[in-house]
Amino acid sequence: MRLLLVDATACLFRAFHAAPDLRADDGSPTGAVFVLANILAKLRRQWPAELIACVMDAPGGTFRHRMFPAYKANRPPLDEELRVQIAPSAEFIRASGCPLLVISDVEADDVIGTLTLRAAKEKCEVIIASSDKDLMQLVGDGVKMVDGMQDKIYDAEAVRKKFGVTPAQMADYLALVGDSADNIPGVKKVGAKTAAKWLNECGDLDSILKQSAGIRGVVGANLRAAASDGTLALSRKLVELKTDVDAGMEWNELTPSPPDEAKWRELCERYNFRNLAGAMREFAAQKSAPAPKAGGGAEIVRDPDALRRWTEKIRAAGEFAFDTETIGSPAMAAEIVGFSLAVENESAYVPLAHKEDTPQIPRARALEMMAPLFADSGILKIAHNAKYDLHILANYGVEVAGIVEDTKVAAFARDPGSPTNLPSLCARHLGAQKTTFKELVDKKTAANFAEVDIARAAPYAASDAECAWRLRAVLTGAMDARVRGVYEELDRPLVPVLLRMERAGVLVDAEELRRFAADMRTRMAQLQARAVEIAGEGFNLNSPKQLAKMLYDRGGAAVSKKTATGERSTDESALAKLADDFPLAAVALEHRQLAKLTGTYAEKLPRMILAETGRVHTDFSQTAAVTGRLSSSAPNLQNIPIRTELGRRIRRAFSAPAGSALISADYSQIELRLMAHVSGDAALRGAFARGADIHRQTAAEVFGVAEEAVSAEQRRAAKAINFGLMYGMSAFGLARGLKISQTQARHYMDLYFSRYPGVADFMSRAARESVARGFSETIFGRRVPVSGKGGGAERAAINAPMQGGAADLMKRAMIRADEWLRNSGLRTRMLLQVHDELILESPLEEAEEAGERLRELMTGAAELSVPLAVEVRAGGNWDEAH
DNA sequence: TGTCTGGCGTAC
DNA sequence: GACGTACGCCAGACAT
Repeated sequence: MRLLLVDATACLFRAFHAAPDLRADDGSPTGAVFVLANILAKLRRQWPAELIACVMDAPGGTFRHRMFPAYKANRPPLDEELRVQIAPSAEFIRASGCPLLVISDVEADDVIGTLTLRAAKEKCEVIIASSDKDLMQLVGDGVKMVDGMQDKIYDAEAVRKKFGVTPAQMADYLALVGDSADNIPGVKKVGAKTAAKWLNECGDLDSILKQSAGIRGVVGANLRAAASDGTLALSRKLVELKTDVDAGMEWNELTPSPPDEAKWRELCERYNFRNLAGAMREFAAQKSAPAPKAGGGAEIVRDPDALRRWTEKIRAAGEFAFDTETIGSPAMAAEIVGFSLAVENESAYVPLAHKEDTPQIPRARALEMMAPLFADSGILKIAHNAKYDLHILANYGVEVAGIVEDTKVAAFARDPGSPTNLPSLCARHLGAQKTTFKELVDKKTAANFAEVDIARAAPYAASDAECAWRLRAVLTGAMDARVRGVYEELDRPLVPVLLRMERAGVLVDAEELRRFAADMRTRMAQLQARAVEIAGEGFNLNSPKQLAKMLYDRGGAAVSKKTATGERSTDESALAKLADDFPLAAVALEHRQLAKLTGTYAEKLPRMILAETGRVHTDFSQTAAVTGRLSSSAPNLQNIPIRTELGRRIRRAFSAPAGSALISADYSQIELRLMAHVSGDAALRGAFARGADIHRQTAAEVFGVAEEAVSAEQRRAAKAINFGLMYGMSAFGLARGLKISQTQARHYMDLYFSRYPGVADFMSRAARESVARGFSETIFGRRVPVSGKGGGAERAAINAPMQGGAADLMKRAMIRADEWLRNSGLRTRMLLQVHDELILESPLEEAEEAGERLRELMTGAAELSVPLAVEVRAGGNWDEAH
């Protein structure tokens, strides 16, 4: 039996501050109501419960105000925009079928306290949804608290971790610390640290008071004063929950009813909500059985016969979830220690190489038994972050065919702004709390997974596979049709493509980079010595703080710019301004560039070469950039220098092996073309249709001259405008970029928008609509969250359709290119993607054909209202090819 | 010794 | 405050 208690007042308050600016037709605000309704739907999905109560504060004062007239006196009056949303919220709660309790003279906290105690007596599990820390005192056996917004689950241990005291000590803790928002006085100068320390030493408030004579210093005096004048006793009484509230309700009245669909629709209509129908369907579909703890009943598979039973079970089911446990890194060099399997509600862990003297199936034998299942395209595989597990299997020659559902990638397609790690998704969608990897493997207990006892490893590992299984149903089950398209047609099929690219790796000339690094180190040493000479004392040129001291304090340079925290900036633009007058600034500038190139690239890349392949293998992530772009790490191969000559020496080290060439294929002006497409602006579309130099064309339009008459300066300005457009640039930004006055920049922008009115329209529309509904959408249907309201949110909303749309387009091209390469019999391989560029490695005799075919494939990736153009080049290294 | 934050700089 | 999306280096503060 489970009771779900929702502190609707606290949730509404939180919802209000996170809500998009939604309005009913009469202009009244409704964003918080919308968010609250969604929180409620989510809570009920996460915590299926037989009993539910939503509790709201009643209007008017409470017994606490009688006890202490100044109670909550510091609170600013309730925001009118929030106040008018209370009644509609109550209507939605009632329509959803949740019992709603509003009891006067007490707070929602007291009602929740009363019901919690009652439930605990009857051995009923309680989930409290609130963000109010006062309620932490209720947490304990069978009582958990969740934060509706943050997806954090608090049990007794979590409370201890956060506050340093047990839930039973929370009331004493709150009394000592006080609360300025509620105007609870507490003890002066006693904060979280001191209160926790005292309570840990003494146990409770009474014992602290008994020993208060021995507490020295101002805090001791403050404590004794608060004890003798009664403020401490008052504080304690105010924070204590009243647990004998007459709720006027029988236990069985807390059973949720089916939602009142007609009422719900009417409310959605009245408040202009279009996307709440799904939430209601969830209410209707509530199942009441709480989920069993994941991994708890996992079988430990120790012999081939037991594994055989599992392979048969999987064949019968036609699908299974799996997860590998490994030691070592990176993925391509990691070794498998065991793997887990899940089908329906059953799970198993198969230990292979734990350092333990108990029976384990030999690694080769177990993988041999599993290989036919992985190779069978008729069997669906499910994994969380599948690319990693596919690497591990590939390390042992196990190939995987058919569809691999990836719960990380699916979660990202649905909600790119939220965490996609397994524990977060479990908490959020399954209401299950998982042991973290760190709790299992940490210095004290086990150095790596192979040293973890199989008995402890099994439930953990199996729960990963089990969660992946269950998440797959939740995540892919109720997917919006457009989002499903993005997941099934782009993100999911891209996983094996990225796997192959990562495994191919890229050849990097380590010797060349080492020579370069050595030269740079010599030069850097000279610069460092020169800097010390100028400054007249030793200091570290690498330290912005020390450099600022030498430059501004000792050197007397004028400060042109401050950092985010108010420090005097020493960034490139600040140093450049000083370089002519202050030799130290010039020295620092050069040193910076060399330090960057050396530390980040020239010395790093050779160390990243994998011994087994002699090549560098990056890790592409599909779930890191909210816009749907890929990211690259360990090492990041998407930010290899190109701008400066010195930087290009790094790029030159990326080479093709003898007999092959690198092919680089670049989408030309992809984001600007997408801007032309989505905005429908006739002039911009026309410019691309003519195939002209787009910046020259823009300059001609903006400055009203013939194309041939455009000056270099005019073209540069137009290029900066085109570039800034996609980022929702301001006149300030353009002025800074072009080093012109803000007035002049404003003038250019006005001219631009008068020549391209469709673009201006699109930008204001995209900003307004996306901010209102909370997300932008790409032409492929990918949703990109837009959070908050300010200018930053608007700019992100403008940028997302272009950046995200370009990412979608490139993904489609990559999937098709991979398919073509695998079917063509060519030995050409795709190695890297840098947002609008693909890098292939191709045997010389194939290179020309491959490049041409690649161009066709990329230009044909989508039918837009403007043509797509791709520049293809080949060369012995990346610099030549680009 | 490890972890986190700030400042900075590379890419598209 | 002012131009979007990333990753990662080094210094320095702080906890262990």
